[in-house]
Amino acid sequence: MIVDDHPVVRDGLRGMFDHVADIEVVAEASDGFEALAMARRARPHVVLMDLRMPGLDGVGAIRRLREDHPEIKVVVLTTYDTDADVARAMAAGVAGYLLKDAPREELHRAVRTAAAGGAVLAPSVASALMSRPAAQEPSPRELEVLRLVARGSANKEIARALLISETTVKTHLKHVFAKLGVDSRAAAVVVAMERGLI
Amino acid sequence: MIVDDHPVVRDGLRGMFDHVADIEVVAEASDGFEALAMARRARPHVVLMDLRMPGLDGVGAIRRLREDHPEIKVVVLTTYDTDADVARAMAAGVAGYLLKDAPREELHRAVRTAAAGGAVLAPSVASALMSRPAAQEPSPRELEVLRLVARGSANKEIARALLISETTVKTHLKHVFAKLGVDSRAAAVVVAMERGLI
DNA sequence: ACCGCCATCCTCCGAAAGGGGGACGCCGGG
DNA sequence: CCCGGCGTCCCCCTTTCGGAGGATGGCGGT
Repeated sequence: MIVDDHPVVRDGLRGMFDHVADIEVVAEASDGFEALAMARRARPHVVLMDLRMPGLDGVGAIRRLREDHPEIKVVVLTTYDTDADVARAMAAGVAGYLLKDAPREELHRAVRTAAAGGAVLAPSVASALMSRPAAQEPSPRELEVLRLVARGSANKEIARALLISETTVKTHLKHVFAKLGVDSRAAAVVVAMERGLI
Repeated sequence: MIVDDHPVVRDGLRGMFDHVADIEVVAEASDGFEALAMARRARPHVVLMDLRMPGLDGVGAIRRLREDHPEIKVVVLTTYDTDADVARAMAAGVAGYLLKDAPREELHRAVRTAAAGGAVLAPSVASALMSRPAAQEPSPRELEVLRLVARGSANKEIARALLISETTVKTHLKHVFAKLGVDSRAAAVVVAMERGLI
């Protein structure tokens, strides 16, 4: 099954599996909700899923898909390989993570491997997973503060908005800086955006 | 001609024009340089071009393509509709700007319209162009300062790096703030990233 | 010749930011 | 049961920001 909100990509994927004997495209969906409905009916062995979609996004769809049909293998196929995307997808239990610049052979191989119970990772994704043993995720509260920083709020404003003291805001930010490996709010915001945290 | 670095997208596009009588895909390219070479040989009437590509990117390719072959119409087909992308593409002289979530009929119509000398804009792109009469672009020097801010540099460091005085850095930033409609470096960085300026 | 944009420089100053400590209660896992 | 992570709060201190003025020269287009 193919899940992607871009008609172009769906067509391209279907075409890539058109003349492949052992792989059949049994369904298509353009967002997460449609994916859940189609999966119930079509019972695909493998789902190729985009992450960024309107409505229910990829990660949410994967989670619910795996609750309903644990036997279905999900391979993520997306343009991005930001830390947060990868991490959330892995946590949701995917069988693979490929980037959209992958050649058709790699897609074929990935679907077969996933169907056989194996795992597939794009090289850049694999290295991203390796090279962040110390990837400290900010806590929910810290992220809340960071999001307000990204909006240009001063510490005092953040304190008012979150009903905490300005000192606490500073403490949260201090921890955020340490976890993101930066030492200024501007840099913290950049790193957070790059990692898809905000 | 189709220019996109993702094999999936190229296949999807080719498939979409497969059974269309009056449109023929005469060439494909996976980056800007290849696009220039192929255009010279294939002489397409219309080029469907992605913007984000490795090597020579879309805007650069469009500029050079229009120097060499002013008669070729270029339609941008991309996932993003950030201000900077749109503005640079328009400045480079494109005949259209579509997003990748466009249905096939819209693509057909766009290619025909472009071939006939017309212009095509995705709705969201059109509104983006309308709703920014006061969209002040920072000057090159100001962007240079802004990029260093995004890396977490202090004004003093920026001054050293750019061989200017710290007060000048502040002045540049003051102008950047005004142009981006913010009043802190963190917010400035966010806006700049969203607009694709850095 | 003029005007607007850019880049560069300046002073003054209050308000932030950021680094260094330490402290407390809560909760959940080992 | 104790420890670690979390969220909350406090102190002190130095550096940095950012806002408010204004000023100079260069360059390109009209």
